[in-house]
Amino acid sequence: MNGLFDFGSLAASLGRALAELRGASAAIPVDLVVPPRPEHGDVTTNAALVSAAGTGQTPRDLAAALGERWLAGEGAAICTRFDVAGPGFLNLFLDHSWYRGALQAILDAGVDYGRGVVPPAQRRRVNVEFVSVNPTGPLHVGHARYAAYGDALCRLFSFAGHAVTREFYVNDHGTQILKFGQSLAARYGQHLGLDTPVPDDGYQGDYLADLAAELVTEVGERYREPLNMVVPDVTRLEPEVVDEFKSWGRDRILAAFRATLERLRVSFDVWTSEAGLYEGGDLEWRGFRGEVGMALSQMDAEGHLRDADGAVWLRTTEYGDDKDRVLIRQTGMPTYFLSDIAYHRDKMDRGFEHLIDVWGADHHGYVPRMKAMFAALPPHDPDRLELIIGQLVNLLESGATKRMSKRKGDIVTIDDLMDAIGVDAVRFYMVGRSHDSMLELDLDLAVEQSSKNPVYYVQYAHARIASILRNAGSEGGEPPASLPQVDVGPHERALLRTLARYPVVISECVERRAPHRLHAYLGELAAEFHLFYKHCRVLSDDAAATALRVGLCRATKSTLAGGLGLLGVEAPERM
RNA sequence: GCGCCCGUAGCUCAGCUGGAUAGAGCGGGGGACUUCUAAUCCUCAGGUCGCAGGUUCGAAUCCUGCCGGGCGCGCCA
Repeated sequence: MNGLFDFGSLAASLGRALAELRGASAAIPVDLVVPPRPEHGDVTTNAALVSAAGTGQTPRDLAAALGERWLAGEGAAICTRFDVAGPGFLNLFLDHSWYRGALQAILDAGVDYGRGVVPPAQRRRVNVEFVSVNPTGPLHVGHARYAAYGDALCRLFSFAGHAVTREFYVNDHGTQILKFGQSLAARYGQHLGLDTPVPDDGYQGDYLADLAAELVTEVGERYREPLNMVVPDVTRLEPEVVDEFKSWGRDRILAAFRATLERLRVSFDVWTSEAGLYEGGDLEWRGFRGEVGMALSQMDAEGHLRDADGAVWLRTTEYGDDKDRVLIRQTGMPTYFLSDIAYHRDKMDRGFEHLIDVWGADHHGYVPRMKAMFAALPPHDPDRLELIIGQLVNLLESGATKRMSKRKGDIVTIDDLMDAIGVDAVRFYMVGRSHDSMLELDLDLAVEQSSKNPVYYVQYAHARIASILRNAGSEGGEPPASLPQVDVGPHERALLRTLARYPVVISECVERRAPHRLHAYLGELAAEFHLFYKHCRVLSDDAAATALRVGLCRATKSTLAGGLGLLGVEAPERM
């Protein structure tokens, strides 16, 4: 018996046969699909259509030759016959032995089924940075998409064989955090009865008033005097005082982030502070220390910097950007871009072979300068930085687009959404669409239809199987050492074909950075199971049939649980 | 004006590195529980794949140009 029991290895086997026919030294990639119509076989490939050009053979002749060759070789034990159809499709009819072998292989693999699909030579140490929301206000539903997407991507990468580090970049340096600190100071002053309005361009949200109240409880009137001196204009506060508000507020907000993300089942290995990039280190460049000083020194040494208009610029145009970019303003203040350079340099220094940043579409204009920066800095390989741009979430309320503004405090938080429809529904919903498409979230509809969320369809299949296995008693325990040599019926075969695709689905999700494909697959697998359940009695007097079907249940259950787990969704034993 | 993303069923969206008769969920019509979980299943209706050219044996998929929508185009982040 050979090991051609999932679509990946099956396709590879056909690729080897095709390569032999073509006189090629390495296997030719072959695409294998389940045809929509059963008379077109169990699996089908267009390999002959794709590769007939230049052989002097018609696609149909090549398909026939491929079929014969494969059937005489590696396919002998698992394939009964083939058809050549249409312009040159090769339709394969697989034997019962293939189906039993596939089931046994899945049962043997257990929770590891589909693991490690990335070939060892292609595995990388990958850093994935996502969410990275400014610590100036609560996480809202727009952020939930990137949290769910990024987390699913990390789980998939890890499962497939990459070594993944999940990272959150904290923008606690610069203008926005300054406004945040001032706004918090203003709210604090108000709690002490001072006339300190939140600045016009500050953060107006109620959450800051709540934070200020906590701060009063914690420190009492410690900052009354410095505030009293600047009433009513908090922007005139001494920087050292604002820093205290900034850092206290940042820590509170970050704690809230962690709590929300934990509830959403999203975790990070590393939290990097932007402000921290400016601290420490011996190297200094015009007063800049830390990672930033090191980055500046290096760029200067390599001739990438220029002074103009009182500012310091990076020559990004030499690497494809449409204009050079300012790193240090006329005022002497660094730009966000400078921080980002130091940050990404640091990530490379930490030994990652591949960096991924997941950004919202509102930052896509930033991509050219990032790629330029990456080309300018060692190892001068822009391909090692991958910027995944996710489209935004269009929030609808009462049928109209709702614009959220963190500064105005007009937001719907992730916690609000989780309260309303539950964590599983949020996670599943947020990875249900391609990251290239805008995601529409109708709040009223989401709440009203939460019980119809497709996640329950998938979970129900899992719970249903759990129930059957409970009823099976001892037979539901350990999988049998070997399956009975019974014929495999049409619904059982359909379910097995779907199960056999799982490793390929994982592979595609990773290659295309597309967790939504797993979302779609799980829906298909659940549907296939429900159909099987409808037509095939699992527990019966027929011991052989029962053994096969219990095995099928076990395999489906573990695959559903594994797939849901990769999306951060629970697989309940009962519903 | 330039750049990125999108345009597929009434709605929300898959399918896009070219393949056989374009799919799913929701919504609408009609059915199925004395049997392992009906949060299920079956069935019907519903389509100029934005428009127009091009490439080829074959285009929702690739190319060009339009049209429509989203997001950007700071010494903000």
